[in-house]
Amino acid sequence: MTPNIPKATAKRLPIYYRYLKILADSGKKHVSSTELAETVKIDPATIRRDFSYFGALGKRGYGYDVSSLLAFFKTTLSQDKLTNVALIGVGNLGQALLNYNFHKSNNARISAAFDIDPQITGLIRSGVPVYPLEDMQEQLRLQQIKIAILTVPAAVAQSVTDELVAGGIKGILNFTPLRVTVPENVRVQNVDLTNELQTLIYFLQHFEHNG
Amino acid sequence: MTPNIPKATAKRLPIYYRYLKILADSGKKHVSSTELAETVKIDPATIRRDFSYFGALGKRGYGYDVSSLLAFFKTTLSQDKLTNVALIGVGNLGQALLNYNFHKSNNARISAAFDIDPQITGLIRSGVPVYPLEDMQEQLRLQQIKIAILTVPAAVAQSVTDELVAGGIKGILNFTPLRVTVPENVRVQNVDLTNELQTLIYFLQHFEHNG
DNA sequence: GTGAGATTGTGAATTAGTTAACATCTTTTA
DNA sequence: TAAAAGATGTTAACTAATTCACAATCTCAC
Repeated sequence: MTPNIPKATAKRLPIYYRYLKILADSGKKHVSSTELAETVKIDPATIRRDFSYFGALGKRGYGYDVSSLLAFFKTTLSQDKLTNVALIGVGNLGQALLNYNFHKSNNARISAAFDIDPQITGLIRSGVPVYPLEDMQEQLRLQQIKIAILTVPAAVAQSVTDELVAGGIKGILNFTPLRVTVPENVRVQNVDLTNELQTLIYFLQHFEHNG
Repeated sequence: MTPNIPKATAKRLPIYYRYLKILADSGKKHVSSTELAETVKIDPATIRRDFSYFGALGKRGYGYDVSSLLAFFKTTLSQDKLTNVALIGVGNLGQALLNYNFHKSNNARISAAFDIDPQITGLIRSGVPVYPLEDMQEQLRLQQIKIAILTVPAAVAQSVTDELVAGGIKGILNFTPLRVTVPENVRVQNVDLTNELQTLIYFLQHFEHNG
């Protein structure tokens, strides 16, 4: 297993991966940190340092070989195998994520969805079966799903989270505005659209020039 | 105007604001940093430091007065006035954001949407008029909109961004996977769902215990 | 081959962010 | 009124992240 990478670096890996795919598609053979820096908007020294955590991936005077770097990140980001993910709460946002189809640009897919609304449970939405919430723990275990996308109303966020944990979930992509409580070995990644918008507004008001 | 706040602090302000609203609604009169820390999952010392950038907002031995702190953040986050926002690209995700209705928990609303598809331009979707993309610059100026949510296909992300900038946009909430190029005085906040998911998968694989 | 030019990988310096620790002030209770 | 308890604001210590700057190494044109 890879050595302990700084968190900040880990968050940038998917960006590198995506851009390497684009470069590979465009037929580029090699790329320098400076060149990559311009497209991903990250300082070249930071890119070199990030890459160097994984060993010497480049060649002096030449740069990084696109296809081998791509292959490296593919395995590092587990993109060489399919990851199944559950979606909890098929409302506005949930439905949009079902359509969004991560699978296109990402080797992950929503393979099961859950909701309380009996109008939609039992149906297939955007190619994904929708189960009733009561069956959640059972299905999660059965399908061995370890990651859940949480798009339920805030009021039930914590109780559903508790069930997810009981069902063996290890990672939660939390779209609710609440900071849910989980055991230490479960990771929560918060995606809060209202927050992002407010932060943007704040920066515009208070950091007039760049930031 | 407020002094220069660390970026990390600025990103936490919306979280504080949201939780203060919840506390106020539940009738709480005052709150200590320790108590708040538990609900928002941020170290109490960090909370005190964050608040202290804005001056002495609390009282020793008592904590922070919920309603006055709430009022303070309300103005600081420009939540005391309505902010109009444009949505560019009424696809899956765009439509979901229209329904999402920021307005409920946030004094911002999407007041105009834009798309190329003649099937939907001219219509009102989820209460918001959809204009053809050709009219974008004109409408942005007319309605004095400074913030845009970008939910267009990646292929046109940069060209649409250039138009947004030409139309006077100062902040972009970018849902496309591309890192768009903008002038220095324009701020881009990237929200990349695929990234978030990949990062989560990476952390689960490589940081078995918490992180 | 050889030398000019390119570009990495990384110590060292710097900057940013977090946390500990505590003097200081406020509240409360008796 | 005095003393105990509570909780801030902030200095100082620490940890994390970024960036500089350059020796080491490679490429490629001739």
